[in-house]
Amino acid sequence: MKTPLEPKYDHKSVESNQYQSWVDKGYFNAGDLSKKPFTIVIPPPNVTGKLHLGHAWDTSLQDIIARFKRMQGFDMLWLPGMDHAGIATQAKVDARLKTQGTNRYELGREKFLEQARAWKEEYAGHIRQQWAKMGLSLDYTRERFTLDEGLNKAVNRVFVDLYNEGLIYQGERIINWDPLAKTALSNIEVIHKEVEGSFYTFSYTVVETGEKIAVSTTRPETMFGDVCVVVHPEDPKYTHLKGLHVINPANHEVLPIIMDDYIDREFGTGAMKCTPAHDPNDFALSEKHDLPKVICMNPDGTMNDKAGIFSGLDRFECRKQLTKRITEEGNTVKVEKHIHQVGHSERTDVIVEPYLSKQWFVKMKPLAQAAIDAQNSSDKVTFIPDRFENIFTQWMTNIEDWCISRQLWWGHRIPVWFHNTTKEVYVGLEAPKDIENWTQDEDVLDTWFSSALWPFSTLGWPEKTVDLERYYPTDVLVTGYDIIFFWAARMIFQARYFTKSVPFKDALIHGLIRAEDGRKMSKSLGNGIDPMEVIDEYGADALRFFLTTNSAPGLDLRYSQEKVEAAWNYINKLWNASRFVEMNLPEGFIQEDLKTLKLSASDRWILERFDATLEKVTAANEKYDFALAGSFLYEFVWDDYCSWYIELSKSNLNSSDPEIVKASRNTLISVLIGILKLNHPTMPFVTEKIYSSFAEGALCVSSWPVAYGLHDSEALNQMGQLISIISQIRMIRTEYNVKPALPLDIECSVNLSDVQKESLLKMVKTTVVDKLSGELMTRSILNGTLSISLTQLVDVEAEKIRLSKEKEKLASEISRGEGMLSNPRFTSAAPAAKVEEEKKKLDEYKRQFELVSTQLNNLSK
RNA sequence: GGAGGCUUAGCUCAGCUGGGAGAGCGUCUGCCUUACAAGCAGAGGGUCGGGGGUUCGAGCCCCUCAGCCUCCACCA
Repeated sequence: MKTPLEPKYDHKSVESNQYQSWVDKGYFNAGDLSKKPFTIVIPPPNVTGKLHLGHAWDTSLQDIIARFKRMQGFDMLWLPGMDHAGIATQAKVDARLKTQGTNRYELGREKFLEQARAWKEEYAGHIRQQWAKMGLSLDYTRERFTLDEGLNKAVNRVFVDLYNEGLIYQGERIINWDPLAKTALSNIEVIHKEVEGSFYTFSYTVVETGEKIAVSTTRPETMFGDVCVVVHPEDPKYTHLKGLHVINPANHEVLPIIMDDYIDREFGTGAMKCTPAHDPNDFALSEKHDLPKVICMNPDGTMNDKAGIFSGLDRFECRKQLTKRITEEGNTVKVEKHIHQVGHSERTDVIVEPYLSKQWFVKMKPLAQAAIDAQNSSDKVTFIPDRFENIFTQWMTNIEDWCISRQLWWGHRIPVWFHNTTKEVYVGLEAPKDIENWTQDEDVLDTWFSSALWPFSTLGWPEKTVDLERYYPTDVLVTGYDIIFFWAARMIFQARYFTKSVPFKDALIHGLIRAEDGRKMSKSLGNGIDPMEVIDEYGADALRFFLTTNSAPGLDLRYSQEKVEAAWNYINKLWNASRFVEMNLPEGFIQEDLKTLKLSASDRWILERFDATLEKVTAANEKYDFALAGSFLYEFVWDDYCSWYIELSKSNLNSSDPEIVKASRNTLISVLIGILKLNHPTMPFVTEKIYSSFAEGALCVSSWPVAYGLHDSEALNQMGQLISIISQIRMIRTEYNVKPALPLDIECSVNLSDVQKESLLKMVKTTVVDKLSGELMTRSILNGTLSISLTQLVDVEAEKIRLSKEKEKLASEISRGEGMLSNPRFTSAAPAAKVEEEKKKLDEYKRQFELVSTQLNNLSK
């Protein structure tokens, strides 16, 4: 059912009611086995809140690819889903429980998980609504959630296999501890921030000799966990202390002095306190020297009973009070300001405590090495832009073991059971038979452990499903550079290990979206932009066009309301052009094959221009360079189609020859439909809407355009000529302030067709005459000249000045050209075509120079 | 301490393998021309961060300096 276009472009009315109909008709569902598959899995958003502009950008890019590939005839699968986001979601649910006056411990694990699942349902609903607003062509029949049963099977399978291969182990190590969330974190969940702290130097008394040595620390509270003082074995300051002891000024305990060349003699005092349970380096030293590991803090960041009277105090309060006491006892040498990097929890932003704890780890070296090696084979992930491959490789090369256990409830439970009496460890896909004798590990896995399996777990792995067979490996992953480490890299090594292939062939990496002030959008700065508000004001089409055509690959994008408005204006232009076409098609108009029609030069010209645009846009899309594709389209639609072709078509549409009218109408609509198709991936709503007023069926499942293939250079020439004349006349009118309404006569050195003459009359009120009289002003056009009688204009003096300037300019062009062409090194080294081009240009400049000179002479007589 | 990115028109940014600098917005001028005044037609505006080099030719390649930004990293 064709519906006429409203007189004004109203994005709200255009975008309402469209999405559900696409979904209901199943246009986005994959499964046409007659076509070649193309697969994208969505980076699953966290079920913690609203989608932000970064999501809007990321998903717009994917939707462009999906819609483009679908129109190109692929069996397009774009698989949607969401991530349970363990620590982030748990924090949100905890916060909600707090407002309800309860907490997770009161509820217990099962009740808490019910709450979390309810939370997930609620937010999943919000997210789907936002996807709908964005117009994303997702196949909801295959939607997945990282905690789905199927995905849980994949997670367990991976854990068990890696464990059996010795690639997962449990160990007591220094990990990053989040004292607020009370869980371990992996290295990349720690954000290092520069913090101004203090560098404390305390005086330690040597027990045997009574002398004092100075030892520095940034974290005095950990002194309750100190087990020794370490110095360099060849440091002359300390060699005599070998085998002696010092008194810890914090708790007055006697500590041995240890020698190790790990110590940097130049740093600080050259003597270091060693706290194995609270520092990874110290831990390594303690292993080497077989020292005890004393934990002096509780999991919540308060001091434990090792801290004596400070027991129960928060670690930072303890630091304050302890240093005060040491100073009172006369054992503080100095306290200096010290700027250093301090780890903060990515989620809770509290300072992370290096903490000795028993956790599960993935042994990374073998997995990482395999992934790196595979990048040298033909079966590799192609990063776009390619510099991101180096970032990936570098990270994989320096990678440490991955701490995967989290002391949370919301997540995949670790498939490990400990025997209640024998303490035997059981790791398996299923719980042990005599379950009453076993206790399952309390912890859950890092969220990214399940996300890492996303491209294949969502398609049914480890089962050999039809979907897995058909749609895996996926074709392209679209994500920001900020999560290459968190996610992309991990998918790559897990896919390598478990599926023996890449998880995706291409990795299209984009940047971050910044606020209008150039800073990162963040809640604390309050400079975030809600995509839904932008959509409300300008529409999803405008937002999508803005997001995908305003940045260079891999670089950040600054939000700009001005540019969203510019995008809206472009859509408005398209809308109005469509209305023009609609108004000029008679009731019951039926499109005919252009090849059978009497096409005018301008018809042929726009078809040629369309072909060129189609080729460029298709190529740019294939390379995922949507900014380039967008600018080609913008130029074609605004300049070629609207400014030139529609204007020129006005005389054809009024022609007395019905064949010309028919050809013009058919060209208008044919090219417009082509334009709608080329724009559809970027702005699906408005193009679908306009299409529906001209054609039956849905644009989103129509086919990508095919070139008209006229190859009519004659039409290009003729139109080039006409455009050049019109432009010159417009310039002359502006220069001499000749009213647009005032008719002009011109003489032209090249023959113009009647149609071209008509167009001149119509567009610039200019008549072509055989012979003008009086003094003439001559301007150069494409392959000739045009002349206007100066008496029609006003200012002869102004024309002399203009001509003199013109002459100077031409002279300098001529000398440039001659200089270049007389240089034998240029003529021999440059490509022949380039040399030829320069020769032609030089000849043309010379011809024009003669013309201008003569004219100037005539005027000066 | 490593690695990467950026520096181009008043502002925000493009510029693909080196072959005479572009867009949007803003500014100025003239137009209500029956698709669009959220528009049309023109105009002005840049020694492409500085310096060196390679080349017949550099915004683009190499070196160097400066400024800004980001990521990675266990110096007490």
